[in-house]
Amino acid sequence: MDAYGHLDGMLLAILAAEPAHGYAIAQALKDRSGGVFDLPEGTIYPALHRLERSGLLDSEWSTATGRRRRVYRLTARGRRAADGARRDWSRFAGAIEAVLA
Amino acid sequence: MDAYGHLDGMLLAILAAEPAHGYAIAQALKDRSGGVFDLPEGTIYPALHRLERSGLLDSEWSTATGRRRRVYRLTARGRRAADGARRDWSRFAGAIEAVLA
DNA sequence: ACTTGACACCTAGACTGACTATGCTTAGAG
DNA sequence: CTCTAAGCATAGTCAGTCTAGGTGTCAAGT
Repeated sequence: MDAYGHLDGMLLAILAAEPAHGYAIAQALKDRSGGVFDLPEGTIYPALHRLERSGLLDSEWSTATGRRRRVYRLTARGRRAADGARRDWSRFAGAIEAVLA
Repeated sequence: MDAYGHLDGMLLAILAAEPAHGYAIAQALKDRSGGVFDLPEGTIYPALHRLERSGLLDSEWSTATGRRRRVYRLTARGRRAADGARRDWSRFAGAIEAVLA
């Protein structure tokens, strides 16, 4: 099961709760989805970079326990995009369900 | 809004109701989805061909009003796949909603 | 007559996002 | 001292969708 087309929205939603680093985001995605979205790092890191490049996230390094982590947080635009993603999802899911019904 | 990853399931669902030809399927998709899935023919015809090649559909020409139409119907495997697609969707939608919540 | 728009099919190629595979480092457990 | 989990990264592949173009019929309007 892949997250095609909805990954960005989910990343934004997770970061809307609180800032987090990539690995933790991946785990949150897996936990919250009940194991459905157990996405490889090669999926999530590039997505985070893309979101940062497009100004929805920003990040900084934190060397917590001797381990370096890049912690991401939503920008103002990112917060708006997170809301937009929720709306887009509703519309999308409603449409699909209307067809499948 | 594109249907990435869910087009096959929707096509199968539409044909689960009754056999139909490509153009009618495209319209059903648009109507049922409230205009959300107004997909170009270059999307839907190749998808139908793919589903037929993989044995989920079969088809035959019908020359109704002087217009030639290729009418598609579900095979037995296609019917099972349609049910599977519904289950996959539930799982997928549930997972996404759990993350977005 | 002619034009427009809906009906009806088709395909090659570009695009794009997710995935595969791989590589690197540090910390802790056995 | 080896193995697993934590943690980041990127180059390249793949598949599904879309873009853009093509063919032809039929009905209605001008």
